[in-house]
Amino acid sequence: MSRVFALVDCNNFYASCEKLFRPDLADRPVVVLSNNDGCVVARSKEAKALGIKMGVPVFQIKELLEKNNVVAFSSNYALYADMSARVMRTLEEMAPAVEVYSIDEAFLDLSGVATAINLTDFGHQIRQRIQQWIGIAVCVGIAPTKTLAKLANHGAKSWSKTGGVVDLTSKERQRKLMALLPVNEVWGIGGRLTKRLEEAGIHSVLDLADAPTKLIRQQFSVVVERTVMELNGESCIELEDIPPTKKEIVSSRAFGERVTELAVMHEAVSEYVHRACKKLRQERCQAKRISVFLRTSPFSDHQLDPYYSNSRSAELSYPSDDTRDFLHVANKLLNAIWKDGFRYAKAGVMLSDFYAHGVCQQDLFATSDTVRGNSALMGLIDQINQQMPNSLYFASKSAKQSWGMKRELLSPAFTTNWNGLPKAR
DNA sequence: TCTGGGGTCCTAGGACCC
DNA sequence: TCTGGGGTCCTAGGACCC
Repeated sequence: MSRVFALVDCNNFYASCEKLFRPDLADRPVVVLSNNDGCVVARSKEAKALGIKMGVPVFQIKELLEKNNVVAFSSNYALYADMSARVMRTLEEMAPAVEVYSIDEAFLDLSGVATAINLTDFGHQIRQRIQQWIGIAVCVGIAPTKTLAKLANHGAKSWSKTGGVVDLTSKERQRKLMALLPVNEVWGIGGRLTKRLEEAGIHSVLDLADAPTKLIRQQFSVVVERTVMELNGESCIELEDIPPTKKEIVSSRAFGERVTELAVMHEAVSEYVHRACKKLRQERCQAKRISVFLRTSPFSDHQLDPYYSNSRSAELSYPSDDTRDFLHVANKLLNAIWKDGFRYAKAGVMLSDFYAHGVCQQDLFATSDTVRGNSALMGLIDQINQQMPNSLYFASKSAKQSWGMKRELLSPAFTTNWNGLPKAR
């Protein structure tokens, strides 16, 4: 049976979520900012029309924002995650298999559906239902491979006359669209590869599709070779409807203010250890390796503000999910890489080398307590913090955080907190 | 003055072993 | 004087994604 994938992608997702609860902003340009209100991470269509680019630092476009009355929001992940869950639930009701690919995108497996219903019609049904039930606009791309479905979605987004749905099951339509698009629009082809491909005379997506796979494998990699096969309608990347277990967990933040003192850095790193370990327990995993990293700003003038970046990792003698085990090691790692005299902009912690509970080979001298960790205690702490956020923490983490992030333009938690419920007037 | 956060996969090269 | 070769495992770094 030939495969059919759909990619459903929400339009301007974060900006759409903000607008949904602020009907007064319907036609206004809206942007959503990254943590620390640092750069633009989402733009409404009015903001895109002003030429505001994805990822630009806010301070560079301050005047443009003011002149055009652009409304800016700090990112409100609680809101976006909740809206995302509603969209995904709706998709799961409509399609036999769904892979949640990111907060605003999902792949659907429509392989069985194609015989029963016209695919373009089905795409429009999806759009209508999500618009009506949740209030978010989506576009739908349909094709025999995930890479082509991505491209079809890009087409649906770019040309309004498609009505937001592009079915690319026919070879002719595939080639027609590929001839129109530059190679950097392909899923998996980023900036570096685009440059190298162009040097090799490959400019359009069609150029890439028609390139000999042997040559591509030689000069680039198996990854690019797979992409070429997918562009030719040969499905190599399967739908992952069951999320694979994580292989690493990262917790890191850029600081609201530069950090120059070791004691303050210890506070921050402790906080990241807490967060990472909490995620680890939610994954029902144990980890053996932890690494700590820090860096100054890569953007500043290094004559005035010298650059320094370092990381170091270590292994516990047994896998654990107990915050205290990792705090102890993280403190030592931080001391080893810390250097006085720098203005640190960011730090973080990474957990890796995961084991399911009880799987790891125990060493001969492990006592039952070290092996068990103290998961009952950690579970209790997670539970209490769930009900009363941040009410319990270890002494290494301070309650007052001068290095914490800036979120000055935050919208209310409209859907996840009673105090944030929108008021009808 | 001010530039996000969290992931995955692949590959090259070093360490180690026989 | 002359100092191997091949396999595996691990890690760091580079590339990509949203």
